[in-house]
Formats: sequence, structure tokens, C-alpha cells
Amino acid sequence: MKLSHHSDYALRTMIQLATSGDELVSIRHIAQTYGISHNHLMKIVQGLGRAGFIETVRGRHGGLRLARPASEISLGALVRHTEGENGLVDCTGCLIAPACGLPSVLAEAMQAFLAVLDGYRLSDVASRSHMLRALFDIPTSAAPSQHALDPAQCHTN
Amino acid sequence: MKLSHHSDYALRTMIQLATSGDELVSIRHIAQTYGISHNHLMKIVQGLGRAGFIETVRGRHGGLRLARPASEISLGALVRHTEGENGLVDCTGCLIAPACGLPSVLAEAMQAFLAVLDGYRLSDVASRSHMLRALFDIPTSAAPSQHALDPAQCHTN
DNA sequence: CATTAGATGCATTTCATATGAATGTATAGA
DNA sequence: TCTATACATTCATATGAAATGCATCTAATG
Ligand code: SF4
Ligand code: SF4
Repeated sequence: MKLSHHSDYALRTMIQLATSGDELVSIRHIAQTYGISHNHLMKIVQGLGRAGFIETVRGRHGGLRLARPASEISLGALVRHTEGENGLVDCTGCLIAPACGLPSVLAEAMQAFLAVLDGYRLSDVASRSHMLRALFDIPTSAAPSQHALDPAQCHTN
Repeated sequence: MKLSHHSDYALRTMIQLATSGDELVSIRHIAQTYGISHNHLMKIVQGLGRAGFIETVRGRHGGLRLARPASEISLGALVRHTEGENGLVDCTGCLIAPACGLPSVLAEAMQAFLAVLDGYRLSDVASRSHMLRALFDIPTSAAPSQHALDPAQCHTN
């Protein structure tokens, strides 16, 4: 019962894009940021693009950006996409499949899990923009855009 | 996001024991029932024994039985045991770990997941005892014990 | 004391996942 | 146009956790 790296890398990408505002960020740059495989991340990004979470721009100076504001992207939708919607168990070949009460219980539990995630948006997990910018090495002066620093946030961080 | 085979095999074992009443059932027999590895199941059973879910009897005519009635065994406790209580992600080495809001959200979602399972007991997923007995090839006349057939259940099954 | 069955440790295999490499396609700029 | 850059796509390889197999020990029974 672990979230796959695939999912976590997708989420890391989304967090970095959310913190980068409207700027295009290349896959290579994101992969280097987290020290993960460029090729692997490329496939994850393709999935995110096809699912409509991000926009991809090819060619020189290309890169990625969010398709919608971070406040309109549901974490539930993201995880549903990266983890797939198949059940927690594969009952094919199990002797007691016709009489087993587990699958329905597990499905109910999974729904509860996703319901919690549906209550959060990307902006909620990328809210510490000041600290994230520092970690991503994004100049604080540039790229203010939609993620302007909230003065109320600049005392403890 | 899949339940490990380890967990499912543990649950299958518990369902078979619940259906077998007070009878001792050997690991070999359970493994043959589901067509899974005898050795693998043995290690899973050890875990269940150490955790107090089942009693193991060694020696000739030994085997397994539930330590408590199926109606007193929580599915949440079982899954917590087989899946371990570590988080869904491993953040060691992630650049943004100090600023990331994901772990707390995922932990909350996981709690919701387990809360649903806490609402069910082993007896709830092994309730179709008539059909299960047939699948396990347990003589209906013998071993009535605590799992006596409820007449109200014998029309649609 | 022989036989059965669980307990335990270690070696091996298997398989999903992750990674790597090669090639194609699209865009920007010189 | 031509070249450099960056995403798209496919195929091959490597890795590591899970599953399996084997050997040996302990315990109970008759
Ligand atoms: S035990 Fe129940 S849940 Fe597990 S595989 Fe068999 S039918 Fe599916
Ligand atoms: S992105 Fe957040 S949740 Fe994922 S590993 Fe990094 S810190 Fe942990």
C-alpha cells in the first residue's frame, strides 16, 4: 500500500509548475531539480499532458506550464489519473471470488480515501510559495504573476 | 496503489479459518486451496500468529484457528498489520520535503481509508458461509460450532 | 522414536517498476 | 534553410521488492 513513484513524481512536477507561475519549465530542468530520470519523467509528463493537467510546448525554449490555475486542480483528480481507477485487488483466479465480501469493502474504503483528496487542490499543497521558490532557486523578484507573495506569510517562513 | 498479495493472502487465510469454525486447518491445506506457495503462506501465518489474530498448533494434527470469534476481528486492524503503518510516500531525499504539503494530506486520506475498514469485521466479509463452505469443500453437517447456518440466509445463496 | 506440522533463516527466482537509449516531430532563431 | 533545442514515442535494459523454494530446527503426537 504505497503510492507509486510515478504518482509522486507527477505531483512533484505539478508542485514545481504551480510555484513557477506562467513560466515554461523544461522536463530536463525538473528532472535535475529532483535528481530523477529524465526519460522516466518525460513519460509521466506525457500522461499529464494528455489528461489535460498541463500544457506542453515543443521546440526551442519549450517546456511545461499548468493548463489551469493551481487552485482549480483537484488532488483527487490527479491521483485518480496517476494511480488508475482499478481496484485494490485482482480477484481473477481466486477460489472464493463469488462469495467474498472484501472487494466491496475495499472499494468503499478507496472511495473514502479519494474523497479526502478531492477536498484539496494543488494550491493547498504548494502553498508555501516563498520556501518553495527558494528551494527551486526561482528569483523572488521575477515571475510574480498569479502567485504574488502574500505579506501575511512572510514572518515564520 | 495496490493491496499487496501479502495482505490478500492473509485475508484469504482469515476467511477460510472463519468459515472452518473451531477446526484446525493446516497451512498446507490453505495453500492448496488457493493454489499459492506453501512457504510464502507460512511466513504470512507467522505474522498473523505473532500479532495475535490466530492460534497456531504445532506437531501432528496441528494447524491454525482464529484466536477470537470472527465477529471480534476488525478488518482495519488486520490491514494495519499486514500493510504496516508507514506512510504512503518516502520523502527522504526529496528536495522540497521541508515545504511540501502532500504528506499531511495523504496521511489524512489514509486515515479515512482505514476508518472505513475499522467499521467492518472479519465476519462481515465471510458472511456467505453456505457458499464458502461449498467452495472450501467443508461438509455441511460437521463442524457447526459458532458458525451455525442462519435459516434466513438459505434462500438466495 | 518416527512422523507430522509449524518456526526460521537464507538463496533464488520472478515481475513490476524504473531507467536508458534511439528515433521522430515540432518550434525558434541565426 | 539550417541548426539547435525540447517534447513525443518506441523499444531495450536494469533494478529491487515481492514471491518462491530449500534446508534445518523445534514442538507435539502416538
Ligand atoms: S480473497 Fe476476496 S478479495 Fe482477495 S482475491 Fe479472493 S475474492 Fe478477491
Ligand atoms: S513531493 Fe512532497 S510528498 Fe512527494 S516526496 Fe517530495 S516531499 Fe514527499
